[in-house]
Amino acid sequence: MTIGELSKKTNISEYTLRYYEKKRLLRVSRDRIGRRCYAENDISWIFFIKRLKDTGMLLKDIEKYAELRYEGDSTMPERLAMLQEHRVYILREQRKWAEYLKNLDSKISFYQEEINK
Amino acid sequence: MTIGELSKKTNISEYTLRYYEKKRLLRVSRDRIGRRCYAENDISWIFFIKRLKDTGMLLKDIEKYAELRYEGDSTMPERLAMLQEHRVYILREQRKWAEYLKNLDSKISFYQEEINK
DNA sequence: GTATTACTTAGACTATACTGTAAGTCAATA
DNA sequence: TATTGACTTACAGTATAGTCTAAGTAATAC
Repeated sequence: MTIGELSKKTNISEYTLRYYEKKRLLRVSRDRIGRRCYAENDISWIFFIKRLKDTGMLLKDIEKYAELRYEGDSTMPERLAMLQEHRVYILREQRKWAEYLKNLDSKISFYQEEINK
Repeated sequence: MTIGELSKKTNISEYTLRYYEKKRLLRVSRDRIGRRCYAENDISWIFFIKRLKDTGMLLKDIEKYAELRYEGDSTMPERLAMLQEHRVYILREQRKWAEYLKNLDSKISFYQEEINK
């Protein structure tokens, strides 16, 4: 699969795919004339990267995860530990959002009362 | 209150306070020799800005809110509308985090099974 | 055989949100 | 009076995460 095809399938720009490669999130083999060729399972890997990123993991931490992943199955315990740590982060985020929603709702109520006075 | 005092009370650096002022989030009066002097209620305003920022509102949107706020009570309906819109955003974020937690949990389960095989 | 398209690289540019520096002012204190 | 410390300004620098450009190559399409 070429970079253009992968870009369409994942909805991630070619620029970004190359950028991720430079940042070592992605390891890509080349064809005979030096063009990137991606494997099918790179798609799910990229979606996984996307999820980690969207849930606030920094690229440099994703890079660490990627390095372990490319090292093979022996690094599973380490990867598991990283995910468990990230899980704690997500739980904290959830609590944060719940609290802010409560806050915002009381602000909204206040405004509504003020306006209807 | 001087900028140094406000900085300590809000735990926001003087740099940032000046930056917020330049970005029109904050309007500050000056003393006789040109130094910033803040009012007591600037503290709660800053904490509110902090909350909006922490919940993903961009400074340029917070600036819009600030402008309305400094315009006076007549802009309450507009501010309310902004907060209600932001509420929808927060609800969407909450759903996102819940979904990602579910995803992550199944990934974690998978790893745990693999490791214990 | 040339035009088009898809690719390559390095490196410059962008946006957001700060963060820090340099040079100078002012008022209170030793 | 001289120094200290908190303040002022404009502007440069940083980090993160892209986003784009310029110059060039290779394979295919007409």
